[in-house]
Amino acid sequence: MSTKALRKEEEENLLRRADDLCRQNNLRLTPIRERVYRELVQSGGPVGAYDLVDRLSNEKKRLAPVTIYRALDFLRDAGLVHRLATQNSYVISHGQPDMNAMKIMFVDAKTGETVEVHSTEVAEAVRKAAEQAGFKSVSPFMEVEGEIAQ
Amino acid sequence: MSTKALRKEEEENLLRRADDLCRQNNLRLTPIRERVYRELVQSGGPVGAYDLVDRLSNEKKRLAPVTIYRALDFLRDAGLVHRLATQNSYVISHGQPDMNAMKIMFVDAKTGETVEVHSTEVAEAVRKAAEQAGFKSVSPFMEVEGEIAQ
DNA sequence: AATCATCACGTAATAACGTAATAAAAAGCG
DNA sequence: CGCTTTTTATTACGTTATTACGTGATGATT
Repeated sequence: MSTKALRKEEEENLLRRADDLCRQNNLRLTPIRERVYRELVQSGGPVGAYDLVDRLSNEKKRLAPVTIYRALDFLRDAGLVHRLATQNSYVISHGQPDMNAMKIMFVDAKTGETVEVHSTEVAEAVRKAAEQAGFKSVSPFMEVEGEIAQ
Repeated sequence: MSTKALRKEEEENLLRRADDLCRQNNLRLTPIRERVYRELVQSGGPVGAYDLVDRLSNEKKRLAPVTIYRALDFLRDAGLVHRLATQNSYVISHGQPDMNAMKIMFVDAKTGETVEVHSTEVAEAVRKAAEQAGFKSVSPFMEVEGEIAQ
């Protein structure tokens, strides 16, 4: 089986999982939202909001930025997509929702390439630090810039 | 001694430390750069770049955004200031440069208030995760959103 | 069915954030 | 001093994100 077919399969898996997750939580994965999610899945990496505007527009119809931002907000709330604040871009979030793990997005400072890793160890250490800081809860997402080992 | 006086003293300490650090590394803490740093110190929290433009401008002279950004770039390179990507804002970085500790900026999701904590434990856990991700080095700064206790 | 509330989306305008290009001034250095 | 490098000023422009307002769809309640 080709890698392309594998990727295609992976794609469908993600879409199906997203669909299930929404169904289970009474969230509406509307056509626009699904198209945005699918585009992010297919891209395989971070994509800017205005890139999404371009990619999901055609000659007949041009989407407005706010339409994309609304879809992204929904997907972020659902935990399906993560915003890379340092890059002004958006990327799908892999992984089953493991409440005890920190989802770390490592971002290559040069290329913007990302790798997602889940770590309960980091989660635990951060929780401890948060307590010191007087924080009672922390986001399960974080973003760390670094240098990829080519 | 009043808390105000204490804060004033703390302010002067930070300024002096910044000055020393620049002197030791042959960096030039020019008037603009110092004014930007001082403004961040006095604010006691994160400030946006355009806020700084306003605060450091007066009737006679209005600074251009690019002036502020350059000063901020300098201060960030010097390790004196940290950019909060999630907030599009900038905040002074406390603390002696401990190479083995991760500098974590906890950001209150509601108010934007920040607390900085250094943790070697988090640093170690993140390094381990980075290795898994195929990253050979990571930034000593990170930003975590959360909810402040109280 | 009629009413009401909520949500999703369209459209337009604009705010907020950041950078490029160019020139002038200031600082370091032989 | 004269030369090079760094820093700053000014203007314009590019990118990212939000606000405001209207409309239609959906769904629950009476």
